Amino acid sequence: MSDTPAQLDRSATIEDVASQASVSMATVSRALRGLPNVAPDTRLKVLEVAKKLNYRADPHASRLAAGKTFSVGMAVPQLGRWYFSQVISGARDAFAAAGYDLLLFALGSGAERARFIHEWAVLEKRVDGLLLVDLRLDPDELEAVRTARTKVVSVGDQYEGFPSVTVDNKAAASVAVRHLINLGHETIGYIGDGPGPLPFSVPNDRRAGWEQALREANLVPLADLEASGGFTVEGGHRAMTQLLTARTRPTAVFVCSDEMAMGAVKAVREHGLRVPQDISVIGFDDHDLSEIIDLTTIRQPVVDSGRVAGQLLIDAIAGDTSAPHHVLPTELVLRKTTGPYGGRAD
Amino acid sequence: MSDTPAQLDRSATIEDVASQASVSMATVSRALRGLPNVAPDTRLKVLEVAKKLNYRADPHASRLAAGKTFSVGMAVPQLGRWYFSQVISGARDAFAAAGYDLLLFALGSGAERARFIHEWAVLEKRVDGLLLVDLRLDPDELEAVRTARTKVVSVGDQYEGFPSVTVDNKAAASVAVRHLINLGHETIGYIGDGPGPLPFSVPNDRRAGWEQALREANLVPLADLEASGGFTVEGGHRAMTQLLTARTRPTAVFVCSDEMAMGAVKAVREHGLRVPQDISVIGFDDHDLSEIIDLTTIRQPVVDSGRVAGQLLIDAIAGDTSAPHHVLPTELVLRKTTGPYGGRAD
DNA sequence: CTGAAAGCGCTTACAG
DNA sequence: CTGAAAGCGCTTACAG
Repeated sequence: MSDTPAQLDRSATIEDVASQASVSMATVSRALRGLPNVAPDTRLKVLEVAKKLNYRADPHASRLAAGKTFSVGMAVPQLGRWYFSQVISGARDAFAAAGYDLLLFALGSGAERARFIHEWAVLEKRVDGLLLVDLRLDPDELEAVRTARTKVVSVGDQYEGFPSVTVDNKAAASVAVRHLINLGHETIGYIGDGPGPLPFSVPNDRRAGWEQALREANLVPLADLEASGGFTVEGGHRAMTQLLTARTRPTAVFVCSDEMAMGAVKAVREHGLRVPQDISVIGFDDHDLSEIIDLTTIRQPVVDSGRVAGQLLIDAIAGDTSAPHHVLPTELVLRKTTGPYGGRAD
Repeated sequence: MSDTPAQLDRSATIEDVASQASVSMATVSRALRGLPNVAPDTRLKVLEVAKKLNYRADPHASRLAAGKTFSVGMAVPQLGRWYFSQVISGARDAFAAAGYDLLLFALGSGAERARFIHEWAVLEKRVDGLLLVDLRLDPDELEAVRTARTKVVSVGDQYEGFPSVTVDNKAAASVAVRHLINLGHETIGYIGDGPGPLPFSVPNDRRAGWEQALREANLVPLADLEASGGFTVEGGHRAMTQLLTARTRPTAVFVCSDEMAMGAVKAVREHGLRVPQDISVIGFDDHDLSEIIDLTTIRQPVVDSGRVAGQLLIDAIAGDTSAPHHVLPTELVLRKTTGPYGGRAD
């Protein structure tokens, strides 16, 4: 009982297993990883000893020797926002099922984003694949990503060269706006995000869908009818307040996310107006709480996006070189924040 | 142009830097990590070459040689739920500021939880520290964790032996219930979670606070007044429906989370009753959307819990051996889902 | 089917 | 202040 306790605590190495099983380390390695060319008896013996010693290969040593990390990275613009937490949740399911660990990156600030791109070289050593969520890539970055050894899958944006998972934002937005048009609305606002420096497709495409639906109905997408909400509850509140005090006040508004839509509904009510009798509001997402608030919205399968993208990444790592673009379905969910133009309470 | 292109793509090793800077690999290693005993000129030269070659030490090789991973792990019961996503967000901030990468684990199912505990030995090789969120540890597990080499910090539960971040759930719940008592309510329900097999303190403590506040006011915590909502929106809805149809119907309910409270409010309304005129509801958390819904609640600093816990873990890894128990403040936030007993609309 | 040896890319005493 | 050498714990050709 001199210095053995420390010994007990120390986890077993492949050498320990090899010596106890009376085989070479090479054989242990092969046996444990299910490689061929190991006699059944030998394999059994190794497995038994490994189990007894609770042996697990040191992941860092494995990576160094073999090049595989059995980890994947995932980068989101921000944690703690509903959409991203759902995508992460779905992706995690796929990774866990495949036995991959998840390294999570949040690229909130420009500095963090720059560092992430800059550290790509280290990243490649840490992960076998990378899931990029709403990370707008400029042409140079795109080229770098395309030629990287690490497999990449994108959620939210579609790029040539690697797989992606998106929804048809333009079409879905058109559906939302046509719903409002069918209710008799002619002055229909839009709350999204200001145009960014990079072609982030999500708000741009939804705005395009809004504009197209209006034009097809011979309505005019006036500048006064647009506001930016930054995809937050407070931003939606602010944006709606702005629309309510503009020269041309809308009778209905299409909002790019449910969280912004909830802020918008509150702004309408604070203004002494009723939803939907005075102003209709339709969101986008189908947030967990949208049903509670009776928010009409465009549902998109957020958790599934993550799950599908995660699986695509696992497939790519496994050697699948196809680069499919999955476009998931959306659906208009009618609830109680939209109603006929000039409609009264039912 | 025969086989050089591949060469270009390959990232630089410490050997490349050493040879270009005309020093040994040992010197490069020391210079880059800011260790003493490097001549200023030498350091400068190494830094320059490293920058030119965009060199980063291979993390796996470093770990293997030095034992540090510069990664931390974080385990939550579930992703995609508001509370956990906020805690993760806060912790991530602390980790990122300290330069640590984050390995994320979700322990949804019992099988995943068991595997997580069982794989502790591998985990210890992958991370320098572990943040455990609402992971109920039984005595054996606790002992294993305490003696582990890896540093551990707990959020939500307090254990002897390592740091933790919690709120005073019992006291906070009492505040909530006394608020209802002060409004004149005498039949006050409780929506929480059924007692689990392990002493998960959060719902137990809140229930204790409910019971204590009632007893202090000479009210009786009838079994009929309790229901389990599983911390989900739908669960809250179901639990409230149960309370509404029980023999003793409460005039006010204390709910253990805002998400459950939102489900509860909806259930009340679907029952043809008004909130708060017929039934008062108070939640717990101060969810992002609670203000939108005008939900009265107990605010707890969720993001801060994560941030503080993350920093405690960083400190512990850095060698801080104190094991402080941080108890963060809570606050009653009065909004519009609670009102006087028998009160009319204002 | 199995083993001895080299090597993955670093860091750490140890000498100087 | 600097370098040569050993070693971290695996995996991978290569022989046999």
